[in-house]
Amino acid sequence: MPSTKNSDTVDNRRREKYLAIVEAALEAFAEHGYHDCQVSRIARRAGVADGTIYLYFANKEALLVSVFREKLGLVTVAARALVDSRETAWEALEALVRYHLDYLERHPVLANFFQIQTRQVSAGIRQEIAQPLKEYYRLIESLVDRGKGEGSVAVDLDTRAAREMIFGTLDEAVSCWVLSPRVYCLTDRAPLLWRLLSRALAPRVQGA
Amino acid sequence: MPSTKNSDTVDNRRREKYLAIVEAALEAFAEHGYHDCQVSRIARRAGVADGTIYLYFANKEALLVSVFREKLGLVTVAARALVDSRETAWEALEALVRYHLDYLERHPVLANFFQIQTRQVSAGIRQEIAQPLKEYYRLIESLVDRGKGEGSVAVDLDTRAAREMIFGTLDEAVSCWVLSPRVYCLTDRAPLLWRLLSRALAPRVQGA
Amino acid sequence: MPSTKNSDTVDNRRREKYLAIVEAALEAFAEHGYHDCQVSRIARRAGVADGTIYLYFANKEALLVSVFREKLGLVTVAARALVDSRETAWEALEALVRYHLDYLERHPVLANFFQIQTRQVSAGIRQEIAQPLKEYYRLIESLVDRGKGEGSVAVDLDTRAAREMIFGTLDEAVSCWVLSPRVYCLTDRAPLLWRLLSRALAPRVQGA
Amino acid sequence: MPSTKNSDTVDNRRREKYLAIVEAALEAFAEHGYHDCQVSRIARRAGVADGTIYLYFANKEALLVSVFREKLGLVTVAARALVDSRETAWEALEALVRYHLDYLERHPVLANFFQIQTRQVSAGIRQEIAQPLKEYYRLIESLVDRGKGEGSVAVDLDTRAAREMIFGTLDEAVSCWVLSPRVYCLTDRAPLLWRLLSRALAPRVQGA
DNA sequence: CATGAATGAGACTTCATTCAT
DNA sequence: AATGAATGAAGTCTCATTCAT
Repeated sequence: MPSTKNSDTVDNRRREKYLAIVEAALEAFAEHGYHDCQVSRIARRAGVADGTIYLYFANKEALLVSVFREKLGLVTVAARALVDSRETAWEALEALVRYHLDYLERHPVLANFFQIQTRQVSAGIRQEIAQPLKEYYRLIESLVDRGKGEGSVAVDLDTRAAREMIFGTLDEAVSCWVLSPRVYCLTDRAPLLWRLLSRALAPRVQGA
Repeated sequence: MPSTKNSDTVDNRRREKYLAIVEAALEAFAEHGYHDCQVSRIARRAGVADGTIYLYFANKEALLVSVFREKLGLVTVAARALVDSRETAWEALEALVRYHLDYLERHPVLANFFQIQTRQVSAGIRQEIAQPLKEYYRLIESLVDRGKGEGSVAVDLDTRAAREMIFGTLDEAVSCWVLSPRVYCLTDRAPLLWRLLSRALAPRVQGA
Repeated sequence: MPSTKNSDTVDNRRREKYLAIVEAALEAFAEHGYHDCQVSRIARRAGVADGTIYLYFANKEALLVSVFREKLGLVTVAARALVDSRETAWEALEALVRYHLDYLERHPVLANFFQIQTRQVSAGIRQEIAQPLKEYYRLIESLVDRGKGEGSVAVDLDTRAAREMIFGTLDEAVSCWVLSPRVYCLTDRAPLLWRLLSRALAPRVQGA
Repeated sequence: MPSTKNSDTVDNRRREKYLAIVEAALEAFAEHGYHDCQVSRIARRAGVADGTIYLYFANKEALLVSVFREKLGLVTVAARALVDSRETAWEALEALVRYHLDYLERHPVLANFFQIQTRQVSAGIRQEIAQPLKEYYRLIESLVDRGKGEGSVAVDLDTRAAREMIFGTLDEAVSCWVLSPRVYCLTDRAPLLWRLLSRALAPRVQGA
């Protein structure tokens, strides 16, 4: 199948360049901020011409959305793998909380991108960005539901509210860290936060 | 002291125009988005000339910050009054959660401004915006601490983590509502969310 | 009436700057060609900032249309005055033919603009440009009709066809001159062309 | 002579592709306008790669010139054949006028191309386009001269002026038709126009 | 010969900000 | 103090053209 191989090669090359641009954009956005980062800067960093960007993305906003989707996609996949590696939903939830904080602390560029740059776009694009986020939302909600089934989460809690609490708490913790001088360790906060979240979720003991 | 009276009049007039601009900016930002809202549009809506804006604000970003400070200031003051009207920190916390959601649902323009427009500025300005927010943070943290003293909040919880959870949860709930088609009632979610938050904060019964 | 005078002054100033831009655009278009003439070049020539152009014209094409309308407007007005100064339609027609060629020879920049630049725009704009041209068309047709009434133009000729002949002949003559090295005198051609046109229009003598 | 045959085949193939591109360009130019028609669109319509265009034409403008030359060449050849099929120059002229209008009405794409697109290029290219047009000019002028010899055209008329009148009139008539909503029939105008042109050209009867 | 992905110069236009009135 | 006409820097995106395959 030479033609197939050929086509694969082309596709691979295309994918490679696509990813190079995504990577360059992520770094450039995080470094200068979405609005203060010219497309030509991204192009230079990616080692391509300005016009090449537009062979892969409709416009600058679409590029931002792609970066978001690609990067959050990786996080979601990793999170799912992590979740699958745990016996119980409860353990998985705890692991997820730690992973969320740990991952973003280890990838400060990504943390900056998620917490700051991503919110700089027009309302219309915000909607589009919300789409891939829903995957992550679903993952959390499925864990909450599984926890209910396994008896580790109180059944009379609203699943969506629980997700809003879990994600909102993590997001706020990361945002504060990103906007702070970042002198403290974000991962260290995982137990403190999990302490609160677990208490909120766990069923009250016996006659309580 | 005619001069003083005169000066007061001047100050009042100045304050009035200042507030007119702030109000116009809030509405214009919410309507078009920060970046798609020209200064001249704000000026027209406020009934002043473009240049007049710059007699009251250093630049467009400073105007945004002022809107944020003014509006959040009102919320904080109201929240503080609300808090003072309750006997216990616990009741105050519950009231605050309800108030936060209720207020923003009743002021959708403000909700949009807080959740969307406010995040569209460069990282540097985000820092400045964080400043008035700290007042609100402190209010929450003081309630948590008071709750600990009153025995309604578990003493072994990290106060800052608790604040991150409370504020993060509310913020996420409002954000989801703002970005959604807003077909559901935000205030209705208050009991569901308070249920979770209260469980997280309350001390475990007896030997738990 | 100080306010009126004031307002007049403002309007006059505006009109002056408007005309300065129109003049600069005419020359710049003629010199470099519509597509090879940057807006900034026009601005510099008019002694204003780039952005100022856009306070007076919606965009570059609208500017071209305005130049066309202004300049053709002058020609039409002058032509009308010329026509009114003649006793008969026949004399007026002859004068018009001479004036058309003479005027454009004396204003080569305008000739270039009319014959070359004006046709470089998109079809949509071509339609808009055709509008002011219709005034000139009407002037010619009214003369033909008057000539019929006065007995100097054969009544059985189609007025519109006559106009197409008269204008088409002049336009072609000017176009050839503009595109040529312009070594010959355009005005000299007036009698030769009028000879033909007049024969076409005049009623056949007696029993012919 | 296999090599010759081979070479012919190659030449034929080359000519075929050349013509395919010319045809595609004509249609694409007429459909979108010269400036709004990308080379890649022509390539796609011709079924070749973008780069292939440049194996046949130096650049986009050269392609336009080629389309003009090819298409006008056909018209000129047909016009010449038409002329040769008539007994007298007078009949030939009348036939030419009718043919000019009739042909362009039957080929609206070509009419649009000749009257609109062709004029959208820079002055330099306009000169080049004028070249093949001269063939057509010469044809008209030769007919006028022949008419003089045959006694059907007044000998004291300027031949070039006569050509400017004939071509200018036809060109204007076609231009008006192309720019109009084209609700009327162009061929119908032939007799009206010929009526005028013939009167201009014919010698005055007897003692007139 | 043919391809088409990549190039990169360059143009229009916007809009926050200024300053003469 | 207020005005608003003018400024001009700067950025996204297009598209004719090239050249490695």
